[in-house]
Amino acid sequence: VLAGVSRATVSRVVNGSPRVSPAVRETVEHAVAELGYVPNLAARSLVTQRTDAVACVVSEPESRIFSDPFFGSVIRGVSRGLASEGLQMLLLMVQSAEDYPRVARFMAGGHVDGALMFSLHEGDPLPRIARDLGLPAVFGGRPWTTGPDVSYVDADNRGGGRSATQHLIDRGCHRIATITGPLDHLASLDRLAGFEDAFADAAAPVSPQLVVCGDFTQEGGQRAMEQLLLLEPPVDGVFCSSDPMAAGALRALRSAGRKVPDDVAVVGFDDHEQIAAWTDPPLTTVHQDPDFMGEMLVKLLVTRLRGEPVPEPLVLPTRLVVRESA
Amino acid sequence: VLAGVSRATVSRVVNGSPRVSPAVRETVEHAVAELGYVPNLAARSLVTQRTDAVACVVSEPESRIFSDPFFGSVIRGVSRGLASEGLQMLLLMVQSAEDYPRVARFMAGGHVDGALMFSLHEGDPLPRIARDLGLPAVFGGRPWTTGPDVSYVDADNRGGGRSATQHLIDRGCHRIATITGPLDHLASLDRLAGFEDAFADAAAPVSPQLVVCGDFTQEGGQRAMEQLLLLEPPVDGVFCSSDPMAAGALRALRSAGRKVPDDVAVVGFDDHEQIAAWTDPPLTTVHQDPDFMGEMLVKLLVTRLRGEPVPEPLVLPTRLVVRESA
DNA sequence: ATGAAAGCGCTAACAT
DNA sequence: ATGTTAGCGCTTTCAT
Repeated sequence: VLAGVSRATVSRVVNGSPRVSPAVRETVEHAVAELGYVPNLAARSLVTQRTDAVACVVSEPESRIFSDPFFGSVIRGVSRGLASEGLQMLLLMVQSAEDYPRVARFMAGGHVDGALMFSLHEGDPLPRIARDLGLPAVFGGRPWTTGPDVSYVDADNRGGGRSATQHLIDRGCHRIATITGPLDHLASLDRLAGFEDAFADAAAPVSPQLVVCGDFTQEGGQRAMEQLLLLEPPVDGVFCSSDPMAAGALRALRSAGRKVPDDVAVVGFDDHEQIAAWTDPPLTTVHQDPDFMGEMLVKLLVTRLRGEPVPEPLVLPTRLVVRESA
Repeated sequence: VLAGVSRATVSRVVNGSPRVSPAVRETVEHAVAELGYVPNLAARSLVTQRTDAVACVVSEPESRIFSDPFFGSVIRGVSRGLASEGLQMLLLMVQSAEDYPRVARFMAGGHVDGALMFSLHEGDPLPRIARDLGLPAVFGGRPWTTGPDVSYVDADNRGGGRSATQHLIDRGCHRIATITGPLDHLASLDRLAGFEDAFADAAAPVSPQLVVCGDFTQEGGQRAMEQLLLLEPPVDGVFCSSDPMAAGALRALRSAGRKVPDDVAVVGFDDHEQIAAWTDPPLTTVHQDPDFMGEMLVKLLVTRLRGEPVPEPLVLPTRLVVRESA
């Protein structure tokens, strides 16, 4: 404005419009650098109705966000994806019920162009909020309420649970248990359904006492395994719905003096490098690719941001990686 | 605007001004709920110059953010603190050098009232950016360049390193090594300085080959310990600058058949519940309180936000927790 | 190619 | 107690 030109011209320069002479562009760029001028994005988004930022909402009351490497990987993927689109990622955490209003207000306030939401529990108000706001949203993990216009990316949890259990059956286990994740979590339910599928395939019944509920943490897995160790006749195979829980189970088994996989075979779910390859013995587990999942989430969100037709949900394949624990 | 009143009145109602009659307030609130009206925060902040949001920038190229529980705890503390102040936390991650411009633009764009910055490495441009912008900032961990107007909260890393090492000396270790964190990290340097302090106290020299560099990860700790195991005469005590590294060191020692603490005593740093109490044997380690640190960071930032005089830097105490590994 | 002017949605000072 | 008005900093027609 002070380099002898009008605001409009400055705006054109900053936004790289072609309708400006190289000479003036030069001058303005100099002035901008000189004065340390920075456009006020709030003002810009007020008129453009865009913010070039997207919210990444993790709804995890017990802050598994930082303890479970799964989130880290997904978020890394998201982060990379958004960066390559020139979008800024805003990570919002919902740790307790009181946080919902603030997060809702934030998203309603036009601070972001869209939202990515993870780890929704049953009855989570976030999907409703996004829908009511008309805010483009993509879910990480199939949400509890789906519809024709909801986009999500999920792993094939059911298929993974099935092949894990199948593997235990194939290797000759007769008393197979499972340690599930929290049951208000669809991924947990799907993995459990896969467990049941494998039994159905084998025309065998699932004994209710062989299904115990964990919470995706190592501690939870250890506690659940200790509980299973009380059973008679003894369990000889366990499918754990997450690698951290499998690590906890291995620990419990070691304390109890059981040999893995000879006395008890253990299968996990996730195939985190940080865990699976490091346990003793190395973990047989279901592989998924959270990093890729993050990138796909971004891809879907970007197509929605462009106003293109709502893309089909994506279900990413999982596969069993056999190591030594089963 | 459409409930028979003017925009100004609506604004007053929404912002809870006392100068409005209960009757009208009622009407307006109804209309607001009816239409699902939500104030545009971008417009508001354009005029108020406030956003009620603060950025929480984690500058960690190797995304230790999710693998090291330290960050999780600090961020939980920050999150709680900000929530109680009615501020929204925006977590921004700087994963690679290309991310700086975007993050800088974001902060310059007036999206936040202030910033919290963590885990700054040597030469990190973030402090400069914040200063040039005049954006109130508080650092988690002493930044490389301090001055009269920089606020930070740090743990007493040096004191912790010293008492950890002192403990090893006291228990009779003669060949004491240390596994440091990345050396472009002031916390690593401080802990190392504490290590050296303890030697100075004992009027003993520090042998350069007994100082090996890790990277704060379990893998790094394991590799470093393997390196130390090659030394003659054998090491009988190790101070590890983080709990994950200590866990890696314990693993390496177990593989090598060394007994802890009898053959080699191990001390960590952090005292993460998730690690320290779970290792085998339980870890003797330096306790710090990242959760509290997060809350203090918020406290300092809030006083700066209010325009009050720049508060003194805070150095939080650390203390050795003796368990079984040393 | 550039400037003038309107307007994005809100708040605040002023007027009633 | 409520309405009117100006203006936050930017982008964008529309003139020139």
